[in-house]
Amino acid sequence: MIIATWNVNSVKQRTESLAAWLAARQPDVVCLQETKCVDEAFPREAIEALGYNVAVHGQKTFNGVAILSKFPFDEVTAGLPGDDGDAQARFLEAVLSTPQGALRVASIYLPNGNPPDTDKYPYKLKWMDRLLQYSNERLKLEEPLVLAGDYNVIPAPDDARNPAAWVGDALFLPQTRARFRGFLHGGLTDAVRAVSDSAELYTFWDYQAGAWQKNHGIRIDHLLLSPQAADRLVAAGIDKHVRAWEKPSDHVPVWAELALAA
DNA sequence: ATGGCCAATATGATTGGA
Repeated sequence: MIIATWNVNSVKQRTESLAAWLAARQPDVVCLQETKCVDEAFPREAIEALGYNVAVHGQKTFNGVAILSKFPFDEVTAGLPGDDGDAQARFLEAVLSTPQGALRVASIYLPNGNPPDTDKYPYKLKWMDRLLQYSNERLKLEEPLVLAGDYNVIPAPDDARNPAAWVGDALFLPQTRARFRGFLHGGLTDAVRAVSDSAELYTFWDYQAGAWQKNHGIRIDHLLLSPQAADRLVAAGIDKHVRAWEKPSDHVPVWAELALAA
């Protein structure tokens, strides 16, 4: 079965591309970020018509996450634990019933954090601390778990075409990368890095300054797998070609194939 | 990556993104 993540940068602007990509990639589960609409405005019918169950956690204008699944939802929970005052729609967790048992999935839109000298950066770091807490709790369950989304983290210099340009950026600061390593130290596996050491594996190219044409990309969208999911990892990849489509998102889909269901 | 964009908003200017 294939599980994917894609920051669509407005699901209303991307509905056509999303349908075309779903038809081609045939994922079983998809985590979406930056849907940028309230739940009532989500193109639910168009997605359901393609054979997916739909769970959404949106808000007006900004943020917004969703999970699409060919498997039924057993549980759906919105919001990352650890701060009841956090109203930003950045986290949605679901438990899915697959033919091989339960699969727990979270769609994650981690805060950008720029500029770092504002309160946006402490919010990002605190959010990462909350996510680590959540991850460590869930890992105790020893079940297949996939935390997929836009982490807004460049894990290592090889994950940027020009790492020098990102020094001092909230996506690449040492404190940011240290927290990302914390997820891995806790027992999660970065699916794409588990199957390839290649440089130039990017998931985001800015709309500005000809970044796509010059391949000035960064790798910031990740699927992190629990040991029980990583043991079943068959393949992983980045659908880079989608960035060349008409009216693209600035992010492309990232996917992993798990030997979990026929 | 910093000459160049894109999306949402009571919209024709501002904010956020990364």
